[in-house]
Amino acid sequence: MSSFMFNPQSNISLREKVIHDIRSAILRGHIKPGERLKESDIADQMGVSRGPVREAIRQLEREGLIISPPYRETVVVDLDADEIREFLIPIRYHLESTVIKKYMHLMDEPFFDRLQGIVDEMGKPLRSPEIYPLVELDLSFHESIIHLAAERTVQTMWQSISHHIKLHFNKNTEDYDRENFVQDHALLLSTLRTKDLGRIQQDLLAHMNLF
Amino acid sequence: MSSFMFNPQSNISLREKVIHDIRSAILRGHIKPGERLKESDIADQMGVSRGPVREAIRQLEREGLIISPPYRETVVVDLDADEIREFLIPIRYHLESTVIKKYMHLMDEPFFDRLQGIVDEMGKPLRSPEIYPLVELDLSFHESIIHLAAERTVQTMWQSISHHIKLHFNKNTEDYDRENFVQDHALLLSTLRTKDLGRIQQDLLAHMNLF
DNA sequence: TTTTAAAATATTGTTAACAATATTAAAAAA
DNA sequence: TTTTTTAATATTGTTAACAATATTTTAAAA
Repeated sequence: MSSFMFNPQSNISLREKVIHDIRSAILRGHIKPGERLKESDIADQMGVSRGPVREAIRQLEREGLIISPPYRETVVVDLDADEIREFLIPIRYHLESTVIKKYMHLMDEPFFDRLQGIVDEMGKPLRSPEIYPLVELDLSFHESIIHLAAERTVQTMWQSISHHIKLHFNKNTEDYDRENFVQDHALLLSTLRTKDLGRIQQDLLAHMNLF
Repeated sequence: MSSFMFNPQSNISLREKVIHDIRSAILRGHIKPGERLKESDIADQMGVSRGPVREAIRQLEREGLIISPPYRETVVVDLDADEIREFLIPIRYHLESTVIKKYMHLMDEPFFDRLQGIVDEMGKPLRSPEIYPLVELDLSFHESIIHLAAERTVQTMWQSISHHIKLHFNKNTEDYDRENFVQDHALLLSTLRTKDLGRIQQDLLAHMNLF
């Protein structure tokens, strides 16, 4: 008998699906920055009660994706592009770079294969008018690296950052290099394979337009 | 008539008070890492229903202070001290340092007076056996600096980080330099007054044991 | 005695009704 | 007409009952 095992089905609660769907709608731009989120409408559309929706709102609020003052309407945040470039991208670089440095030894062939798989995927939807799937693939590439770290703090940090980055790129499409994004990641992958920290950091800085 | 105006009373909802009280209990160590949070008990003790408590839990979950899997018990996180030192403190330095660099020009006398006020406060409870009030003062000193930045992203980031740092110091008291913490901040303040970025960064690195 | 299965209990998830606050519309006053 | 006040409406906040899941206890089987 093979040693294959199924992963246990994680017990997903309603609120988690609600969180996912609202966040996805925000990141896809279906609900635009500044637009309102009425919890009764969301609940009705989803066919659930307001309870889980409210819990989802609380989590997304803390995530920084929505603003929800007491007794006031809930709106999607309008992130300033400069904030992201000045503060968030550098922190993102710092986090990813630190993970790479510490967990370089965990980068084995299966790991590189996974990254290669994502790069392969990147080629497919290239002619899509939507930028959303590209950004998702992009961030999943980098998330694979982040996942080398077992530290809970790192993952919590990454989640906060990555959602904001996604929102940013999906809004500020001019910041996003659609043309070269496949070969950019292919290049990054090949540099990762060298395990030359200096070169990796250099490529990563360039990749994030930090020079 | 004087131009004095009262600040509007912010409309605090029940859940916000609940969030504050639970978080405070965690940071003070009244509820220890690994300990369970039973929402019905909390609700009963606070004399409210479970609704606001659940919303508070969702927000604290996203904050990384508690872990709450579906249908499973909610527990306080047990942060690994090394994670904080390796990942969080450097990010904290990066954030504060960037804010100082960008908003140095906003540091005026009233600002320095405010910091001096906090340093003065620090002298008072020095003989208290609890470390909690010291950590609060410490972080409020640095928060004053962070508040120079208007960027929402910066504040969101800071909140995530600062709560974790507080939890860390309140737990790992050996990491906390009780003896020199007044003069450490007094020194930092005097260096800030020079507005010499290089020196400030140097002092800040030392202050955070990053050398 | 140990292991397994079933029942009982405890806890979290969800819902729908009710309460409090804010917003809008209408009426009154200037 | 414009401003202010008041009433009506809409929306968020809170609650308590009910449903679903997990844990513990008990009983049965090995």
